[in-house]
Amino acid sequence: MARPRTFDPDQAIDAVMRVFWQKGFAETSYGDLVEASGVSRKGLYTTFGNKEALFIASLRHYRQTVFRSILSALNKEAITLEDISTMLKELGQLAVSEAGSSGCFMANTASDDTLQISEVKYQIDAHLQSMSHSFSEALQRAGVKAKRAKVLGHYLTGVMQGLFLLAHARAREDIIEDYIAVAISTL
Amino acid sequence: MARPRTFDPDQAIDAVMRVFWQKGFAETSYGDLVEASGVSRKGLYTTFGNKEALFIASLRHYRQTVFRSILSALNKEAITLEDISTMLKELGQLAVSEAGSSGCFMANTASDDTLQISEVKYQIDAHLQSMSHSFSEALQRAGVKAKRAKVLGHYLTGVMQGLFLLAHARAREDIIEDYIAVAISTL
DNA sequence: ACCATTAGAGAATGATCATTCTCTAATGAG
DNA sequence: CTCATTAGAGAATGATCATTCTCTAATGGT
Repeated sequence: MARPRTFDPDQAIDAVMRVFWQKGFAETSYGDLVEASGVSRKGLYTTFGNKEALFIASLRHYRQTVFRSILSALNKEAITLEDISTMLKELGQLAVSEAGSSGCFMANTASDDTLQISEVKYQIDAHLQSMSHSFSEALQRAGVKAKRAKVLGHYLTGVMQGLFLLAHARAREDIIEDYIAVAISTL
Repeated sequence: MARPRTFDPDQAIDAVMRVFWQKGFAETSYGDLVEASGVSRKGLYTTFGNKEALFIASLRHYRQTVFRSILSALNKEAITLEDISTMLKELGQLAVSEAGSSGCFMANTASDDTLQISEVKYQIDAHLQSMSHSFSEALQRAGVKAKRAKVLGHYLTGVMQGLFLLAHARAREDIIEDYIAVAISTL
């Protein structure tokens, strides 16, 4: 009965997310989002709402797609400590590569002023907890006792934040490599 | 021969730094800086320059005052691994306290868009290197062999970034405490 | 005491931006 | 085929902000 939209909302939010991830909330203009998504201003407003709503939708989308994939290595049923070390080593390699230079969208946001938006704060908290939980579960399946697994899960969650920050800051490779090497030796 | 300024530049830049530290570059307006420092717009412009110049001066000031004081525990001539552990434990406590909620100005800036300003990038690099160096020197004085001290210095530099990020994100206390406890156990 | 010089207060300027509005173009139920 | 409805393109609006400008007020060397 009415003209149908000509864009795919999921594809649009993916494009929007990449801009926010790369440039941050404050440095991104609504015009940037219109341009990057190829969707009209009106289309974005009626489908998602204002800039803040788009940002929150982007955080959700990031967790469900990009970060889920980053942690997918932890999902293996028969996982070993060796597997977890390998995963961290690979993330370290990603961090020093060009592809890692935007860091992690959640980590970037965590040291941002948008934290004052309560929904953003909620997403960050949920993200940290779910990451801790994923590590802890994997460690238990790898044979670590529950209590120790929880502590190590918290530790690895912090290690990831440090890694992402160093990646985003484009820290010297030797710093990042030594950092990951020692972090792994704790396991 | 001319009217003298009625403010102390050092005190002014200290006030300016605190605003940038708390709110970040993009979220801080020049008006905020005028208000916080109590210095006139003209006074800030003629003494320090534009917003970008004020930001860079703030980074420098932070490193020379706040961060120098944070690392001062490493300066002791007869230092032990125990001392270094204690320092990290204390920083962990600071991180979970209200006082730690703005995180570290350098770490906040490292996951920020102002990194694209070359002088900002330079300050961050210099900061990471000098932190690594301070840790490495202290570890050597504590009896760690040079090569291992350098690796651990890089590691602790990354650990600090993770800590500051968790602090700024107001992560749950147990995450931060476990994180620091495990990080220390590596020493 | 005078005046060249610089400070202070805040108005003016010009830019950017989020959000809304207008006008035109499709769509498909009837 | 018609028209109520919603999409798209982009102009209009109103706000915020960095930076500059203007006008007044101190200062201190002469």
